[in-house]
Amino acid sequence: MSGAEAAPVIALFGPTGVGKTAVAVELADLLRERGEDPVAISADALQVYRGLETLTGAATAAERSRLEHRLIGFLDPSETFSVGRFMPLAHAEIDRARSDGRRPIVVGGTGLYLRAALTSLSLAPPPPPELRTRLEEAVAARGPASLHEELRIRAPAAAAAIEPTDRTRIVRSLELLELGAEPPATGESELWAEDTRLPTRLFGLTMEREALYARIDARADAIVAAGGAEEARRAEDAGASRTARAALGFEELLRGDVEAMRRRTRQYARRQLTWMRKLRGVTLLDATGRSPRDLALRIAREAA
RNA sequence: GGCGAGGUAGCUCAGUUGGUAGAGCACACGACUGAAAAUCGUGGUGUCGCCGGUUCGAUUCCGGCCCUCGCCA
Repeated sequence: MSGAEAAPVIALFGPTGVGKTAVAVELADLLRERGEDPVAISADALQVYRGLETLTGAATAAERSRLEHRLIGFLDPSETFSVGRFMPLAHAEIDRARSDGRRPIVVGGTGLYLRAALTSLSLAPPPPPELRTRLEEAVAARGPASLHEELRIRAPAAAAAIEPTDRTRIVRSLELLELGAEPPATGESELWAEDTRLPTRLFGLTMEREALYARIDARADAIVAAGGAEEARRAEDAGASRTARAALGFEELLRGDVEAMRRRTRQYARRQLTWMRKLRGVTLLDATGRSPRDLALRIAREAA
């Protein structure tokens, strides 16, 4: 459309604890100084939940007063969420920002959601609840290997791409077969394509491992101090969905195990870094010992 | 001090009828299409408490010592 004149979308990816939000907020100040009107659009699978903002480390009220954040805290924890629900919302937010003459800053944590926000993934049909339940019961009763064998007979290519132990993907593939759709096979992924839906400048924040872990540990303590456990308790009592319960620290804080929360957060951060290394067209910035302002200056300069 | 149990990977432990050892977790790396903060794959990272003896060879057998835990003094 008017892509020729519109400034590129800025995307900011990085592991938990690296300080993405702080950088986004500083970046917003810099962009405003030069006459732009930025909005942050979150690409995060858990910060969508209302009432779990502390636990999930969503932008605080103070941060949000300095930079408007979209797709944060809008969903009741009793609802399940998915990339399929996220993608259209993200695209709509990005498009609306642009048509309003605003600069979208996509800030994320969840690798798959970031890709969904920036590209158009051709997603297969959603899971019908009863079918999903039936397949899950089958895995529980017969074991994943047995269903994997069934998948191998019905769709060899799809089975070859999935480990016989990977319950989640076995269920999903069988589900798609039942729906008459093609389950994903190896090598057909558009996940890692370099092209984006709109012109985009992608930045990835990295940090030396030791420093990152120290920040993650401090972050866990801060979340506990700010009432993260109480948030989990309340959501639990109100009937938290399976996807909401997946939040780092949700189960752990319900049983008072902060160390387990720290550990799981570190493991997640590593997976995010693995994802980031594979991301194409990303400009990596080492945030070790650098202030959010410093990083934001660098990004603002490159994302003109 | 006596008796008993035990010292093996970062942690909890298994094991070797004598041929220098392996599980879970942690950790490192990777995969990833409607659960993705999910799910899964690969990798052992080690003076087998210390010193000596027997032996071709000792983490394993023998002796001594040190440490931990328990019971009794």
